[in-house]
Amino acid sequence: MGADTPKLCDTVAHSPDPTTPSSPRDARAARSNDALRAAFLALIERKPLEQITVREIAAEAGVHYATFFRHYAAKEALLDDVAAEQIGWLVALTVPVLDQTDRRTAVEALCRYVDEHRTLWTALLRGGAAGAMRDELLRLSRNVAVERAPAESWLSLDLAVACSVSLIFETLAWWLAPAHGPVPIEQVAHTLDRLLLPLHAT
Amino acid sequence: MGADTPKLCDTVAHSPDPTTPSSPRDARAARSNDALRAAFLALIERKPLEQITVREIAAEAGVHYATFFRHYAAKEALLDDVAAEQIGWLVALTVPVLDQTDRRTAVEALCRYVDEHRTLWTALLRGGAAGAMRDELLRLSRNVAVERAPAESWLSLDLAVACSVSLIFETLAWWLAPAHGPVPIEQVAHTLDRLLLPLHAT
Amino acid sequence: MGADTPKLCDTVAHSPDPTTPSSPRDARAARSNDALRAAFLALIERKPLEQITVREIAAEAGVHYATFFRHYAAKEALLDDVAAEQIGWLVALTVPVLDQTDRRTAVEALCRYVDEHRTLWTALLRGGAAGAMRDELLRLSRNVAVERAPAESWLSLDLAVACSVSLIFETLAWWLAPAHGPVPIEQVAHTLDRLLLPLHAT
Amino acid sequence: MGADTPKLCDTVAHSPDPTTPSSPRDARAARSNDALRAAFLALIERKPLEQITVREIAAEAGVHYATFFRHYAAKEALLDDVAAEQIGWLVALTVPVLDQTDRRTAVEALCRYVDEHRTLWTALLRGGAAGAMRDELLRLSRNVAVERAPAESWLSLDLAVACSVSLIFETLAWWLAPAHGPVPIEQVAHTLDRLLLPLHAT
DNA sequence: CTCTAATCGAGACGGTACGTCGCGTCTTACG
DNA sequence: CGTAAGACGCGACGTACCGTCTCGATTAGAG
Repeated sequence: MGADTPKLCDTVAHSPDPTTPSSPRDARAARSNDALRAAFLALIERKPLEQITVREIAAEAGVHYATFFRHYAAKEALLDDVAAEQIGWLVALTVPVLDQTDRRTAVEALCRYVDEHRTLWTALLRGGAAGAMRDELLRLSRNVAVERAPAESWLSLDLAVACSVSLIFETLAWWLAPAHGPVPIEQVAHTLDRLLLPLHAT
Repeated sequence: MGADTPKLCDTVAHSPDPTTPSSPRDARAARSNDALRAAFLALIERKPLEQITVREIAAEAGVHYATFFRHYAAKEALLDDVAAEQIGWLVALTVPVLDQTDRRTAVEALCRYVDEHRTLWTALLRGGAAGAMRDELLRLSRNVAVERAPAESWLSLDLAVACSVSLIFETLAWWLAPAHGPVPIEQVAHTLDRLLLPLHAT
Repeated sequence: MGADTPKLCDTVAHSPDPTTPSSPRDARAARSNDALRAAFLALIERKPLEQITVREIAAEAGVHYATFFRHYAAKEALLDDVAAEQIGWLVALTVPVLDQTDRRTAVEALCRYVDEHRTLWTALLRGGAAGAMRDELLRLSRNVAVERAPAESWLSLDLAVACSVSLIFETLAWWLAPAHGPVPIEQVAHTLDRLLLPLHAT
Repeated sequence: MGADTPKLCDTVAHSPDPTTPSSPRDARAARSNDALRAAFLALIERKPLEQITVREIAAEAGVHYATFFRHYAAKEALLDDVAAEQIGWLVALTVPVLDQTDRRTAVEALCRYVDEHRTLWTALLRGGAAGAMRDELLRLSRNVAVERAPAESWLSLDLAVACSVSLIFETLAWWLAPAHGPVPIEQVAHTLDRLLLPLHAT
């Protein structure tokens, strides 16, 4: 995802309150919006993001093509809207992982969070938006990482963040794959913790 | 990248000989082909793959639009053609990394290889084709990994391959970034070796 | 203008009284209506009819878009409403011109009438609605002409009406043009009378 | 037709040779162009210009929608292309009418010309493009009139041109109407000559 | 040193998706 | 009831890029 692509919400401290309905004026608007988001999630499980057309989303949502643009400027914006809050949470949970102290606990919290929204995250990480999600995750993590005082490390900060995000991403994506039997959270957390180990060694 | 996307060369044992001239028929054809490849590499350094149009490539190559299709079925095929050989080599060098024995040596060989084709790999890993390259690298590595007797490990093979490829990919991409001063090969190899450590621990 | 285009009022004997308030129910309605008419007149002086959008009219009138449709089915209907009365009068004054007797007097009356509503007629004849006005004038004139006993003439009635209307229309439009200095009514009447001469010769 | 509308060819002395095919490169292009012109003429006989959509023209021509724009920038441009040459001729024949000498001969020539292209002119003058044609005819006539030394007249030049064009237009349109039996050229010429009489009187 | 066939430039074409605009209808809530 | 506010279905708009396709013109490499 290039520099000129619409970005996911820039704030990690995004209001998690369920009071996001800034303007619940018209019931129809809400219905259309819901339909679009549902349609998008349904499609993203089936094909990569760039192969999904706005027309498909609109058709799947039972909504007129032009109506899509009354809600989102592009399908990337819809992805943002769908994923922004979740991503914000995930990044907030991901950052402490970079710290040495209590990494295991942070990792477990992260896994538990993903598990609680398993369906959505399966769509996001294993569907066609995976690439965009990885990029976005990396971008937000980097933002956060530079703000926090980067602990002295044997690794460049940039590389450390990139590797952390990649390992987390790959592990979660693997976890959410239906190919193997269900893996308990504790095991995933353990695995991830172990994978991240060398990143924080002195 | 989905299942219906054109693939890079499917063989790892792809002939690495410099005798790739599949059709050395006409000198004109060879000239056009070279121009197209050069133009593509020039463009991919500047913008993401999906923003590059066939018309742009042709214009940059000083070649007529339709001529492009006399050489490649799509721009992805051109990417394949440009990257296939390199990718084949890289995978061949990447696979032994999965083995326990002599990982450090393998890692160094890998780094040295990339360093010897620094310009090309910079374009491939940091340009607009990065996503496609990562996917392709992963795919080929997986193919190879399942063929080789997978050493018993505390990690799922799938996850191990995914993490290895990701770490290698991120490290190389970071290495090729112009943001920081030149990093000597030995240091990169050391870093990579250390990052890969937990993947092969008992 | 085709057969399926909204028509100006079909009656020439349209009540010319200033008591057009078809629905003097609500004071607000009247205010909206006035605002719409004024806005329309203001716009038609500036650009052709087909380039004026309902949204523009509503905005210019300081009225909500949907409100427009509570008053008029389309912008053509508004044109009708604005022009119908005037057109009715004009046609009523135009018809006697077709007669041989006392044409000069009729022509003068016609000119005087237009002069008395100079601003409005300038908008109607020289603004973007000119084409529609010409068509409508012709249509109504023809209706009237066939009803009146058509005096025997060397000209086909259809052609005579068309030419009369055209000459009147062109002369008035020229008269109302700001390009040349003010022309006295008598001179215009004289010109028009002379132009119409051959239409009524034996 | 406003000031920002595509104009018909500005030259009256437009090359009347049948060698208009400036670039007969591709036979397909010529075929598409012919189909578009024919489709346009077919449609313009049935409905007003502004009700004809580009999509209709393309469909009628059996040509893809986008192909239309490879030939014309808008449907008005197609009208231009269809009518430009004819209009050029007509104006060239119309201008001498403004002269006093030999007006009758000029009028006859004009009528004969229209008669020779009766089908086309019927479409142009009585179809949906009538308004545009009138405007264009007027515009070109005015251009020509100001260039020629305007004979001293009791009429403003502007008004004289407007009235001449209107009378010619209405007469031709009436002549081409199927409502009445065929009228011989001589009679039309005579009528027109007589109608134009007062315009050139001293 | 031809001559024949591959390759090229030029560009029209059908096709699909894009994003915009204006229309007229509708819902909702207010006064 | 009339209004403001605005979402919605509809459908035309004009654009962009795709990949296919005729056309000659040229030019390389085989005879």
